[in-house]
Amino acid sequence: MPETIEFMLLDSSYEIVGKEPVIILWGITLNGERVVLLDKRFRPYFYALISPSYEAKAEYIASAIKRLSMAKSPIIESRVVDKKYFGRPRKAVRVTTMVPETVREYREAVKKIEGVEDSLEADIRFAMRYIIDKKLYPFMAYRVAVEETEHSQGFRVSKVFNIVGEPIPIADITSIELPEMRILAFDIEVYSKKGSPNPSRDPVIIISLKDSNGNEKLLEADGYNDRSAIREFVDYIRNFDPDIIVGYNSNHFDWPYLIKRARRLGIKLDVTRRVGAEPTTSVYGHVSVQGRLNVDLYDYVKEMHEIKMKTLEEVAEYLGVMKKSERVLIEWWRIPEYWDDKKKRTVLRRYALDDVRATYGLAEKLLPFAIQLSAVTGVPLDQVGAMGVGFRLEWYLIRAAYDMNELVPNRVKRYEESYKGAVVLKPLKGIHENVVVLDFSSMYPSIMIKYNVGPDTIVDDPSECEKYGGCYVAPEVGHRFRRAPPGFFKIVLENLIKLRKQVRAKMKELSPDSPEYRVYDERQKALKVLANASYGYMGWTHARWYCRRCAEAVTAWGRNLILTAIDYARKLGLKVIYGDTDSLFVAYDKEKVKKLIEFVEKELGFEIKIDKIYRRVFFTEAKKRYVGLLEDGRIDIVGFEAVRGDWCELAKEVQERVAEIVLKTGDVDKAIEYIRDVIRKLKEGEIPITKLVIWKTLTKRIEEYEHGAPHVVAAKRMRDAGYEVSPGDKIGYVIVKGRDSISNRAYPYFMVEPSRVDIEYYIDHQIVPAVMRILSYFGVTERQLKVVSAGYRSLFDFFASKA
DNA sequence: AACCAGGCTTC
DNA sequence: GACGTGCCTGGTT
Repeated sequence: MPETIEFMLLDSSYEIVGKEPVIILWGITLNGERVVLLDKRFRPYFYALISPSYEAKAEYIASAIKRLSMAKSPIIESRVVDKKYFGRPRKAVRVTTMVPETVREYREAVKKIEGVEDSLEADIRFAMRYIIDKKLYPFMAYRVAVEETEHSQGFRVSKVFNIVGEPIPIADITSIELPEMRILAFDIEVYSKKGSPNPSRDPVIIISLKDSNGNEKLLEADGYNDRSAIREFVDYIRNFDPDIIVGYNSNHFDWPYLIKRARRLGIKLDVTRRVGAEPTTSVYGHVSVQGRLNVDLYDYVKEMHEIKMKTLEEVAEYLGVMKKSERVLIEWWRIPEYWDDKKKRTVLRRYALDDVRATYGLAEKLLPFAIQLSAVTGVPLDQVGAMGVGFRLEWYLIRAAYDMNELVPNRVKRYEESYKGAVVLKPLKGIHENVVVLDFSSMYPSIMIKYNVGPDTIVDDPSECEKYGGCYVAPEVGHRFRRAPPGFFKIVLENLIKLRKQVRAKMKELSPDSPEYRVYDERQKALKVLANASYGYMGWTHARWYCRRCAEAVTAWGRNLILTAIDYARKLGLKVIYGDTDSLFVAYDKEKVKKLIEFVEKELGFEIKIDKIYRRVFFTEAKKRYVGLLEDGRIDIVGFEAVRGDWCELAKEVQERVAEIVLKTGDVDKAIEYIRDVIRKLKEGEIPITKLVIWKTLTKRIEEYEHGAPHVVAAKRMRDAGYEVSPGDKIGYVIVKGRDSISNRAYPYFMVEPSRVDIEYYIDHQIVPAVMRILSYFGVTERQLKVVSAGYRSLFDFFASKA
């Protein structure tokens, strides 16, 4: 019997039943039931674009296409339709068939027919095609006529329905009470004495879990046998039945490891909502757990440029989830030691628990944004994080194109063609006091809108400009864009901005601590991210709407803009310290800065605003590297070794400390003294070898390397010693004493006696370069660091004496 | 000195 | 599973 249900969409997939495709929508009804909705009526299709000169023969071409029909997947329909392509009216044939996989075959055959310029939209995956065409978005609620089926059909949900009507949206995301979702965070610890863990050898010793019901659990291996732990993991998921599973780097570590480990042990990783389906690595490198949304939080952290160190503990600290000082920390290569010693196991347990708590905490911080990103782009939550920014925008554009009756261009192979980018000023080196950082808001999108930039608005023949009421001409490069009518990107961008304004207007009516406010805030951020991706997208060779000249024009206008602003700033008498792309560092003179902002807004027609103020900021001669002291006393390190993972712990620690001493106290002597003390300790063997290990990832097989970089040589040594080494493994090495090249003196850290370590190497190639990056500016020489002698007084005195 | 290749998260 | 890039290092020529 037909009935009507209201549900929130989680995900879509499809299966072939008999010979027919069935769309599967995974959802939660508004009263909290997990359901599957099947649509057996939808069919895959694509378009054959007719060459302009063959438009009169369109019907004939449609029948020719129909004759290609194969029995295994017949062509159900071949119909001439009016579409647009890059803004121009075009005729196309819409070709509908039965089996999604055969679309690819038909695409090739159709392309060969005379009068067919190209096959289009044949590579849009069937499950996505359905939600695009039906205008369905994840985390939105719909009402639809359905019929309940009698059997579960192997779906682990409370009810399975056949869709018989058309889903219609029932409400805006925040105006109704959406069902609550069950969330599970998990993390695994692996026992690996020999470099990177290897699933065919190393057991999973702890699986830590935390769920949205407040349960926390540690599943432990029985000694070195992880069979029961993995089985209990499967049981936990099946019992708790999460809608969302989160982890940290889980798409690239935890899940692949568990999948391989389970296979090795002959255990079925039966954790999905589809009987018989196990988790698999799928598009965009995400791990698909059918019926559940598997989210790797690291995907979102990666994109947060303000966070330099992306380790779980650093990120948790930065986001206020968990303080490093209040949790257990164990260097991961020491995990075996904590497992082998039963007394230390308690500490390891606590570490595993802290990790999963931190992961769950991150989910609370990051999921609201991820959910909005999914809701705005229409891409299911498990994929949207794993895909790059370019793909997210592209799915948004595909939906926009569908609404505008525009055909989606194909992704085509192109050769890389680079173009000139942004302006980066050479910094004024040294310490500057009271510096304001000004940022253009959404500089590139603003340029694209203002000058109507896009692949469909670019004008090749200058004489055509008059047809469009003139053209905007980009400086330096001379590319022309019609003034009117607005193109695809301008329409999409203006719409994104309009939507964002609406969201922000709604926020003004709400209390900042209401849940709705949070939802809107994340939504406006998602809209902003998409707008900001539009320029980079046009310059991306794999983009469907690729337009190199467009990207080139945008950066040319950008350079022009910032250079004009700098010019004006200097005319005002403002000291310009540094500038990069859309940001300007100037000595903070309130009145003059106000005038500069007014000039940019009134005369240039762009928005610029104060981003931050540094009490002190230090530059070397290098671009994109600086250390700043913020007004609240925090130190901002950008670009330096201290924030890179491929330097030894000691070098990073020392550089950070030196930066802090110099900025906070200005006392170079103190910094020198500190370094000398570190060098002394190093020479006297007081520094543990673990602080000297340099970690680098092997990105390909050892044989594929042309030159033996140190980590490659170390990896080779590991392999020779019988350890399995494969791409993706992190190699930890130290340099030992000797006359040979550095590479040839690189050994896996665990194969080296501390006495063999080449202390001189660490002084000359790690500590000294790291600190000299900062101290050479103050006239400090390498020798001063290594030799005991009288130092300077304060560096402020030092400059005073120079002046 | 000029150039190239490789890295930049997770246990 | 990658919008772009820059910048550094170690190694080779």
